[in-house]
Amino acid sequence: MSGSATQTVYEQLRASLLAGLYRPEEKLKISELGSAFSVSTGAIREALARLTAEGLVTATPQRGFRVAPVSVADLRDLTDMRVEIETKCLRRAIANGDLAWETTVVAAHHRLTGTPIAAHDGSFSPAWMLAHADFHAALAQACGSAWMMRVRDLLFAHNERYLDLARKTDRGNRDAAREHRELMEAALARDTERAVMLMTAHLDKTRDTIEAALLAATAMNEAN
Amino acid sequence: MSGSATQTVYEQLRASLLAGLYRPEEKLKISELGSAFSVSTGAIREALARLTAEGLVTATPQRGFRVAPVSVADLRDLTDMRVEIETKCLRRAIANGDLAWETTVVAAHHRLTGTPIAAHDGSFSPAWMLAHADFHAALAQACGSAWMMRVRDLLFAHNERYLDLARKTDRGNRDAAREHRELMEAALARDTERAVMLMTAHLDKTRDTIEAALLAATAMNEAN
DNA sequence: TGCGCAATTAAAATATATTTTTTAATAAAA
DNA sequence: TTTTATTAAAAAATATATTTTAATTGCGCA
Repeated sequence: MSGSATQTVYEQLRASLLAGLYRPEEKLKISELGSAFSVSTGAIREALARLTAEGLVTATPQRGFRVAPVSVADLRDLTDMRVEIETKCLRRAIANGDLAWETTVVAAHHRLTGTPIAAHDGSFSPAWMLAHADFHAALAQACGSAWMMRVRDLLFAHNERYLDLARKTDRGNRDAAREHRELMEAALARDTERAVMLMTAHLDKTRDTIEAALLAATAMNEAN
Repeated sequence: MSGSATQTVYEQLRASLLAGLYRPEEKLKISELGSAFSVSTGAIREALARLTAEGLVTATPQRGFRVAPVSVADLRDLTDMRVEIETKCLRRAIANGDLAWETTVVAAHHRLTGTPIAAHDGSFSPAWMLAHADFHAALAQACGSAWMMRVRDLLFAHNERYLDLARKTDRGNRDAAREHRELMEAALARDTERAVMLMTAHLDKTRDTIEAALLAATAMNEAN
């Protein structure tokens, strides 16, 4: 498919990172990854270099690569920024969006609705994560700014890394489906202020849920 | 100096890119760069991979790397985004900034004032570019958000690439020094609205100047 | 028994070599 | 003259080998 090996490694590694397959601050050994993906170390290094620039992994000279750390402080900061950007995108999308935009939003929402949220092990299913990402991207798309989308995508990706952590404590006591539906309805009704309000609430609620999970996990680690 | 060769190459290549040493869309040949820096191709590829993630170069599988293209549309989009982020940073910096912040701003401004703007060949002098970048960074620093600074830095870097293009048509008919001084004064006086206004005007003016230069360059190319 | 130091191991960083793919150049056919 | 094959050159991608650096272990000694 995607011709080059380094490209494939990059994509797969990124997906694994976002899916929380590796723990934060875990060491990413070049040769281990090399044999796991059965490619040369050069390809791995190249993929890790790109992920470093994205902030998903950290590089320390002479000491290799690690999964980027997570923290409550970072999550809060990230969410603040996300609220700023996502609402700005949303405002502009509602102002600019045409029928094609409405159509992709409706389609993405329908797919999201029809995708089971949980995998067998209790985490988010990869299919749902993808549908969820596509839905939010579809909403923002019509903002008409490549840079805004670029920044939005970066922030969204980082948030996905936190999302898995939330699943454990978020046992159905949150009606995410309803939030998404209301968000879509407000956007399609061109009710800008309501849509912005719902988006802000959605992101803040996500942050709170994740934060609770993070603190619980920290407390558990300290108990050991 | 900075331990690893790949790190050095990355930094130098990035600086050259921002200084406009390579033309947009110019091919970046791995082995050429390798011999130029006298390092292995692996180090070059790694540096280029990071720059790709930053958007300063583009990578096409099986076909190598190129300097990222420039366009009027991108410049406008970039500036819009920059106005959003820079003013947001500025507002928060003015609200949060303490004496230490004021001090670094004053220091950065003094250095900027004392640095000759032009190099012998008429382009911006590297020292001025650095002082200029530091001044704007100093202003924003006290915003207290790592993510906001991260995005700001990314956008600023991309703008630097355009800046060189402007120099040719910007023969002293712009009083950048005054703009910077007024900006600093408003910030230190905690006059938020005036500072935001000045920042917006500063960035918009920069865009207009660059845009004129870009269009002139395009017209010249078409004549050939 | 605890501590510092040398020897060993592991892993990262770098260089070189090989393979594969693309680009270009040239020649043959319409 | 234009188009299409064929081939040669260049460059990218990948793999392997070497060097350098950091971490670990075991040993002597206080």
